[in-house]
Amino acid sequence: MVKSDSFSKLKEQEREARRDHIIGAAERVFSTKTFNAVTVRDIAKEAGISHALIYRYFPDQQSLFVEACMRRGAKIVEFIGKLIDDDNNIKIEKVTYHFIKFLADNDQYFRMMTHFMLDGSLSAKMIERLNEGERVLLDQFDRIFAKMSSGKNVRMLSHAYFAAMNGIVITFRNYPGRSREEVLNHMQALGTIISAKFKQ
Amino acid sequence: MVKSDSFSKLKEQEREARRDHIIGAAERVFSTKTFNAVTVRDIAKEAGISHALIYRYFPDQQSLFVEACMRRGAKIVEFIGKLIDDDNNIKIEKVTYHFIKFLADNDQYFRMMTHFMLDGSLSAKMIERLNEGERVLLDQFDRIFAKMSSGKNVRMLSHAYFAAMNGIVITFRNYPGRSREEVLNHMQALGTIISAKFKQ
DNA sequence: TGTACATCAGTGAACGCGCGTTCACTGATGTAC
DNA sequence: TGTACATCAGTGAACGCGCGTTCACTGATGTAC
Repeated sequence: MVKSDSFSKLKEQEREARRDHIIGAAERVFSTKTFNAVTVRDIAKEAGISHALIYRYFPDQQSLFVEACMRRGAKIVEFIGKLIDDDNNIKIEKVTYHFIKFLADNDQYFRMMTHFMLDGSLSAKMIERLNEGERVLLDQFDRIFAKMSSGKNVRMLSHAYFAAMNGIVITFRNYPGRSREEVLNHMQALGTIISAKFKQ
Repeated sequence: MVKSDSFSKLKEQEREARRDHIIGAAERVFSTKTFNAVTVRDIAKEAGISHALIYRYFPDQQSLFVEACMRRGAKIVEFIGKLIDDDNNIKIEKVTYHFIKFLADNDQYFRMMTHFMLDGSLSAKMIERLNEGERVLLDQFDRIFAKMSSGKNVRMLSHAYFAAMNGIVITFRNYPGRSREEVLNHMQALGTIISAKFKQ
């Protein structure tokens, strides 16, 4: 009984590891292609498996895509969380700088997120999952604004700030005729303007 | 000679009118479906023509899509331009309110624009066309910031403001569990916060 | 230890579909003489 | 006015492709006796 339990638990872990492996492959593929250009076959190839196998781990394509998006999202929350943990007197400019840098460096996550934000065909369950992810990120921003503005509606400030950051990266990531570095600099300059305004 | 000239000009006009008719149909279809779900056949059906005919007026699907996007873009520029013309002492809150309202009411334009912003597969010529459209919109915002902030880098303010507005609409248009009206109210509340910050 | 059976990860081939695009054709209208 | 021809908007059918997903199957491993 005990033996068979731990055995089946081990098997469950192995299955989970394989699932993770597929999600990792998906993340890598998304970093090289537009969201709509990514196919189940691409991901299977990257993972080194038959594309049929993916359907033994995920009910359909959409579930896998959302999963991959969530995993990147968890990373950004962790990253911002640590940033605030490490510096008790952190300035909003610093958070802005790192947030924009993270989004620019993880362009695939950003594109996935935006795609889901715009896509009306997402199942209610998936939308709820993504929104839960958004909420924990907003919680991190709340920590900053709670320190800065006393008593004000902190959550609304987080919403406005988050929206502004998203807008900067979306609007200017395809600035034509500029190098990757120039684009990033421009985004950072806009980030500085916005954070200065959020400071007063 | 003169006769044949005016005749061929007339024919050219007719052709242009038919082209317009197709673009109009495209706009209508985009207002009912996600960008990626729109097909050439959908648009042809809406326009009441065979889908093969579309290729007599546009070299390919992408050109038609960009054209439809541009046309909506021109409308928003005209709208904002008039707003500023009509009120010599216009406040940024008022512009913000109408801009957000316009974007929310013309959701299809917004989704198209965002799609193109994120899409890497667009031809250089098309990117340039879209960017020219963006520039004339930014020119309108410049008019406001030129009055408000003396001597500052007006264009950068327009960029930051434009990005923030885009971000608000993108980030919260799919707020789950909220009605269309509630979503719009939330966007307007965030718009108010942002414009207040741009005022000082 | 050996044997018959169950389980399940994994696969290649195929299905069915809808897409963008092209093609061969029609039919109306204008032109030349 | 009549006739032969050119032009061109418009069409239905078809092509070719790649996609998500399913299916029948294999082969390795574990289990029962």
